[in-house]
Amino acid sequence: MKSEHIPKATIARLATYIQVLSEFKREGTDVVSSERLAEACSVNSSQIRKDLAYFGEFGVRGVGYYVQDLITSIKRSLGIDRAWNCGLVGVGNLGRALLRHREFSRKGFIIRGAFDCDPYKIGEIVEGMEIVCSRQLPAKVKELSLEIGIITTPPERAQRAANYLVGAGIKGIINFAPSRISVPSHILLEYVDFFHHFYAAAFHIRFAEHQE
Amino acid sequence: MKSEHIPKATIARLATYIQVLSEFKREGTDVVSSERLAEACSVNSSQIRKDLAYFGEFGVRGVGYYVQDLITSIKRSLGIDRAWNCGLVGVGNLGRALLRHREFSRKGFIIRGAFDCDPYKIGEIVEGMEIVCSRQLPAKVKELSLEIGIITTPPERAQRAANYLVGAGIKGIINFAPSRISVPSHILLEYVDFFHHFYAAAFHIRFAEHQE
DNA sequence: CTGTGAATGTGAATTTTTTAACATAGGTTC
DNA sequence: GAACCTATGTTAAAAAATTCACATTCACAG
Repeated sequence: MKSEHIPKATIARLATYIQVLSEFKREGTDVVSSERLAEACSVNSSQIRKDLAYFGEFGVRGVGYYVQDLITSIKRSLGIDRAWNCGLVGVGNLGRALLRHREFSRKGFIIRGAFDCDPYKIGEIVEGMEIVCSRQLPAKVKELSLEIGIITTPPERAQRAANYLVGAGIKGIINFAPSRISVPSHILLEYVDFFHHFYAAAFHIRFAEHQE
Repeated sequence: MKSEHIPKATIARLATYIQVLSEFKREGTDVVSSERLAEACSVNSSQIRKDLAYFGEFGVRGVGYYVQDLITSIKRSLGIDRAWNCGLVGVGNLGRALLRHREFSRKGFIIRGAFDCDPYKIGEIVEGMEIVCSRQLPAKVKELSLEIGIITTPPERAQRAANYLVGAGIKGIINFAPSRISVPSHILLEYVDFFHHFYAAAFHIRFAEHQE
């Protein structure tokens, strides 16, 4: 099939597939059917086949999918078959947590630079990385080939951080700050806000109570 | 309108609306039209009106929405007009970061208990909270009226953490661990995985390059 | 107190996403 | 090497979400 526009939901599910497939691999399962994978991911099996069809044909008819091959194929499809250099702007509580989070490098997103505009923080070493002044972003983005910017500033400084990053030639921004920002259309922008999961929880729990 | 089934996407957008409305409020804006709110949130204005219609009528025809009133209404609709007691299981890197994250209590999700099964961690004080053995969950859930469980264990221990929480009578679980878990159908379950935002970034950036 | 303007709330149309159904093709057996 | 079995890839149908379009209703002016 190999289509142009891929739903956001598909990308999110592919992440789940990789997760579950990795578990299968660890368990020693070599081949898996869309049916079995679907069950483990709590989705419909044609959903899986559809999602994969956006990128190509990865299975063997009558057999299923070779677990390792499928992991590799999905990773290649997503563009995570190589490392991505990231820069983090805003070394507060959340920023520090992300800098310490092992999963980043494990998943191929290498945080190579940490930036802040607070003179008390500049020069400090966090996780073996020196905090650098945000004004040095243009130089550092080039020097370290940073492609993705991670914003973990307070909300009121998120836009400025974005401006710095865009000016420095970054390609994409992941905004963890609880505020909307605007960037030129050629810059990829993603908002991370896990509180909506908590809101959903609150809503559904209260709704269930109300039903009783 | 006041409908039964509310799309997950609607909940996520309501979170955005609250965020943007709060900014409007801070700026001193009292009244806002769906058009203006939509622009600030990068969505369609009927989307906003539709989303709100699931819960009731909050606007004034010919005028718009009173910012403060709308914030209050959305919060009440979501069930976040009161505090929710949470317990966190798994005090590793991520767990500690969440315990330190001020935003939780600010948003009304109060982490009242921290649990771990590692004897070296038990008794340690993090952010003024003593880490308690996971086996004490049943007692603590009752004592502290915990309703939401946050799982931040390594993936291989997430299911056991979930079992403890369910056994202790928790109502909902937010799973930050990168693994699928199964719980009885009456327990609300949400997965948090911000890496899919990074995957989406990687994918779109590479796709854009490929286009050139 | 009636007319006007403006923006909501909603039903209908459109688009998108998901699910179902099945023809197709790879592997396996005889 | 032909027949059968199985699970994919894909097309068609169904469901869901989004957007459009407008009738409705409120505030305000004359």
